Amino acid sequence: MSHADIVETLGALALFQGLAADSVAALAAASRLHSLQRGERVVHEGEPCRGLFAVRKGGVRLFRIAPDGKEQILHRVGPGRTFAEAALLTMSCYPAHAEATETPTEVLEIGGDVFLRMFEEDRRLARGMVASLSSWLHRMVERVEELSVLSAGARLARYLLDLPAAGEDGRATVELPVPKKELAAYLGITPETLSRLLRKWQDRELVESTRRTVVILDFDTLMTLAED
Amino acid sequence: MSHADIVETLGALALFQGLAADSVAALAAASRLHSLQRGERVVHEGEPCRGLFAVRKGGVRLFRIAPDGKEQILHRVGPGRTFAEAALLTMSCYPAHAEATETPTEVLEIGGDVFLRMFEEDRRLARGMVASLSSWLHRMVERVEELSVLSAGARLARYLLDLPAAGEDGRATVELPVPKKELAAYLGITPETLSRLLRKWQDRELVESTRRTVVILDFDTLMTLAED
DNA sequence: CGTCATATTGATGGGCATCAATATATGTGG
DNA sequence: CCACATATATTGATGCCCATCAATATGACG
Repeated sequence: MSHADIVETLGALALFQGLAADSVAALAAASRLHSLQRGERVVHEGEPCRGLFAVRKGGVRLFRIAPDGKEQILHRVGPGRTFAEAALLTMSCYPAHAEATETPTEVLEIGGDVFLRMFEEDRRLARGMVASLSSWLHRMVERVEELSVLSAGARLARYLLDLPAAGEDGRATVELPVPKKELAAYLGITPETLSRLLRKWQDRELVESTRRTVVILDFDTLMTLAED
Repeated sequence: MSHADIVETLGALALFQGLAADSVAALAAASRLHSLQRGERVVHEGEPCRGLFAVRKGGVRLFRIAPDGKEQILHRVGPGRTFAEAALLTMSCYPAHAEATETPTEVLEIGGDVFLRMFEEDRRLARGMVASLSSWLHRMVERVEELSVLSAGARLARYLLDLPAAGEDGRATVELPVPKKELAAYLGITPETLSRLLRKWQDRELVESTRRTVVILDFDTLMTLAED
């Protein structure tokens, strides 16, 4: 993977919009590419911050582990998105675990020292940071609401409806980006509950579910379910 | 309330640390003080952003209302803290409701136009924004974890242990900042469940609960409960 | 002192987790 | 290419946590 490739990847990130070309080049020079397999860790919670990360390919899930061992997924980060920006600037340690959800996954690690220096010097970067953090904040607010107020079924329905769908005339096919086990963790439910929900909906002819795809048959009813 | 008072209030905010005196004065000139009673709204969800807010006295709760009418409290904002910074910069509308939790509550509204202009000009403000947003993000991440992974009892125990306590030799007295009804909403449980939990713990001689205060008798057991 | 919000307590039920067993994919080496 | 091992997914039985509905008690405040 060439320097030019890295420059291109970085330049496409929302975080670095408006940055001068040589600034991006400087960041690229301070970046390292990690190739990961599903399950490999990017960072561990509590680890000292070395830099921030941008996903190039595959996906990364951010999660925490509760005292009793259960893990809660905070978010899944896809290609073209960054994470750990906030930790780098205001904390000394990463606040959550991060690991690849697919094979292969490619992650760019952007050196914290260069980034921090540039943050001081370039106003554009400050703008990008604010935009990026706001976006994260907004997503977390959504999650708080979902997890506390909505039922398991409503959360699943929302999730399915938010997924990019293919197909027409009332038969939208959505591809699950992760195995169902992991989807359940993201939704804050057990795999069993997820399975039962899909089965129940299939019996009511709202959806058709196979291993990795879900076909939405009855859009309207599903939208009702999404509202609890 | 004098201009000097407003300047002093603004200068003490984390968001404006490091700002030049005349910048703070300019912000103060663009600020208006609202005096509110418990239950009065500061902003409504979906309303166009006019400015950001700083709490001077009392408290404000930020919350959303689910399709079925239930409300989830995102956070309670106390004196010396700001809210709606993120909305102002990156969105056109407020993403949640805000209302006073106490009588009297005093809130400073800082004009969005002046703030935005200053954000462009003053690097210090960008720094403050990033710090502030990071702090919000971190709190929301904590909430996601708590709401999804922890039981009602664990959430309550955590909350009590995090509260500033007075008193010695194994008898820590904590003052509830809000009525129990509201505390329950914040914890994502019903008032009935809250009441039952406290009663059960009182029977086990872990705490003593009165209207607005809780005395923690058995610190260790409570910490165990806080871990589910 | 009466009125209203807040708080407690009880009875009941449902949603979802847990435990356990089986089925179906996925991948590996012979 | 198939048999085996492992991870993922389904399905059932059971139970608990917590919400809901309902009634009463208690405090706050004019």
